[in-house]
Amino acid sequence: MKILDRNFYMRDTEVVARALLGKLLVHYIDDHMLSGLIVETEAYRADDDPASHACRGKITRNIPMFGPVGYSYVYFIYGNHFCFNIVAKAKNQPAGAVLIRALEPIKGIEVMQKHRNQTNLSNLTNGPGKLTQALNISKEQNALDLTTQGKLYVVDYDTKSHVIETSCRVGIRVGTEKKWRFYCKGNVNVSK
DNA sequence: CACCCGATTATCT
DNA sequence: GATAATCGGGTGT
Repeated sequence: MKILDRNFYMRDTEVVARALLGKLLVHYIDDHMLSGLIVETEAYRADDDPASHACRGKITRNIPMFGPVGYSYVYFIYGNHFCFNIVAKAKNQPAGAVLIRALEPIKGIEVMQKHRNQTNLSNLTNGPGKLTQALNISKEQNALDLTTQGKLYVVDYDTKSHVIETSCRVGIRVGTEKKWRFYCKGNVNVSK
């Protein structure tokens, strides 16, 4: 299994969002490996995307979106939850990131159940706020390089093939017409 | 199952 | 003062 390199993320954001489906997100907590298959993503671009945090330029929060690809972008939302993104954009783009919206739990399931206070496997990582809670990802994991062998990275994980479905992004008020949400058809961990 | 709403804080108007 | 890339618990059908 190979860690995804910088070049993987250096393509149009929506292309990377699609390509991340079926890859494995890994986070080590106290020697426990927590991992999940990425089964749902959304692309957020730069000033051409009104729904993106980057659409009105650089501010303190979104600095990672304007930085090098392959880094994490974690932000706090609704006063309750963290959302985990991976910076991805073509070379000529100023900003962009892929929101990881759902995982299929693979390793460290008991630890994830503890973090979530929830035993139902299909309710562990089936949403952007749920998966960060399950993998214990918060502000401390913001702006980390995911292309090196640290505690947080993404690896190629060639298992069963999947059919990719496309739809409009959810939970936004503007830019709703762009079909930049991607998910593995039929997977029970895809958010509703 | 469907809707409705409160939590709780960074950011925007 | 309002809103947000969300979630879980409540009520009603």
